[in-house]
Amino acid sequence: MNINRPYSPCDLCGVSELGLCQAFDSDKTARLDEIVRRQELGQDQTLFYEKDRAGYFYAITTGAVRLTKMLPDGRRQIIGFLFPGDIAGLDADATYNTTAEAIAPTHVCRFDRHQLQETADQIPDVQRRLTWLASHELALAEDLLMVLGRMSAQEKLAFFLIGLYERAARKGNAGAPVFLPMSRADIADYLGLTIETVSRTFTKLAREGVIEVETAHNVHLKDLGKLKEAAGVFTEEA
Amino acid sequence: MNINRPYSPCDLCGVSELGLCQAFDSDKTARLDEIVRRQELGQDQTLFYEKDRAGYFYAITTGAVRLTKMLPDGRRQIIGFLFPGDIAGLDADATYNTTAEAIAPTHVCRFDRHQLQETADQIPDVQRRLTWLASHELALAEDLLMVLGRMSAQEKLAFFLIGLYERAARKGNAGAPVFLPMSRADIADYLGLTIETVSRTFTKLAREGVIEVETAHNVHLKDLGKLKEAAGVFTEEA
DNA sequence: CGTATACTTGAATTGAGTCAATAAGTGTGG
DNA sequence: CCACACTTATTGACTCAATTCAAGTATACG
Repeated sequence: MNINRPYSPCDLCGVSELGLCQAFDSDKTARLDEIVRRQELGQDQTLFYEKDRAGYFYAITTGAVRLTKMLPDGRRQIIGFLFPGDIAGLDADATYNTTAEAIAPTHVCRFDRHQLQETADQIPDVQRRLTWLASHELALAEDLLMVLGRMSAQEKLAFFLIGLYERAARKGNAGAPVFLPMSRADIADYLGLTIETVSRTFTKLAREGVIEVETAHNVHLKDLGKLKEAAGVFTEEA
Repeated sequence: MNINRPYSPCDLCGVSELGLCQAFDSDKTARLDEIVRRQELGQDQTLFYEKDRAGYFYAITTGAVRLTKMLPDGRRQIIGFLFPGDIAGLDADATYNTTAEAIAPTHVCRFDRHQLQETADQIPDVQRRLTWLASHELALAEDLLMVLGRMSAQEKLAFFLIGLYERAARKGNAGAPVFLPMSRADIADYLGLTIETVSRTFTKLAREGVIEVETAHNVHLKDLGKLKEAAGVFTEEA
């Protein structure tokens, strides 16, 4: 066990049953302690850049991260938002395929890819878990492809809100207002829209009584049925 | 070794250096022979349906496959096209996340997921390869997200043609016309457009001298530079 | 408390979609 | 081998959802 470890050990980590660490039962956790390094990020700090040499995986423990891609002329697409338990860097081969930035104060666990690979070669569960995580991310990306390619602005926003809601519900905050840590610009770049269209669509859904925009970052889903209908009954997400 | 094996053994397979089998050096190939089953598909035959229980991975050896998702009202999004060496089913957890259909006469190698998992538990290279394949698919899906979310019709089609061209070039058919085995409807559903817009955009690119549409399924890329420019110099694809 | 930033709203524009007609392939049977 | 039917692709005219441009208004933070 590493006594220079700056935070709490892995077996006390609040997200250990998620993410990468799910693969370790408690007697294997020591192994993890040896290779993990904690890191803290302020809002808008960058974890890594697209095309940088990919040296690490990062497990988010608190906060939120956005994964983005950019075109040379500045157009941006957000690939996904990561929350505690999620892993950044699963799409990387030699280099990262996206840029990862904190959208709130964030803590991450950093794993050296080579060290993790050595561990994975010895513990099949770990490699298996990596495959599962990548598969899962792939399924989510495919769901978003359908949204971007074939849905209207209203359907896109409904999909987005339901996704955040279901994630919150899985963590036990079912009735509460949905908290949106990201800006309208982030939502727009995630859904392939402009900030103006996002804003108008929020207003439209509110006028129809489907949602209530308490503040720009807190939205009540008043009529989940109608919202799911608006999303084309496309209810899978995670 | 299974003497009832209907086709050539794995070590004679033309795509063994790709796909799943790359993980097996020749003395391990026998292991593969034991669990693989070959399957043949006619045009438009379905390999599996979205939401079916996911029992198998499929490695494409000849032909081409499209992966699709559908909304209840019939809107369709094509997630990707698979060619020899590619694997279908990497995005599946309990159930498949897409439907897989042959767009040409196609041969596949079928792997039972449980059997393959047992093999992978014993041979770390195999599990490692599965992770790599899923990561790679994820990176491709993310590239397509940028295309669907932020590119114009012309940029989308340029991206598509460059992708097919580079794939063909990697197989050694560099100068030849790009062969498009899929219909205009498939291209439209891949790029989030309508067939009319796809058709008009082909015509426009041809008028500008960037491409030459020999037949609907054979296109010469006359000016690869201009085409890449039209695609926003977004040149990665595989 | 003031000022920069983020968000909303309105009016005009436009790129892609829809609807509709024509043309070009593809295959089948006489 | 050709004529017919059917499917697939192209082209044209019009429409519309979302963008762009342009103010305004709210929010947050130093």
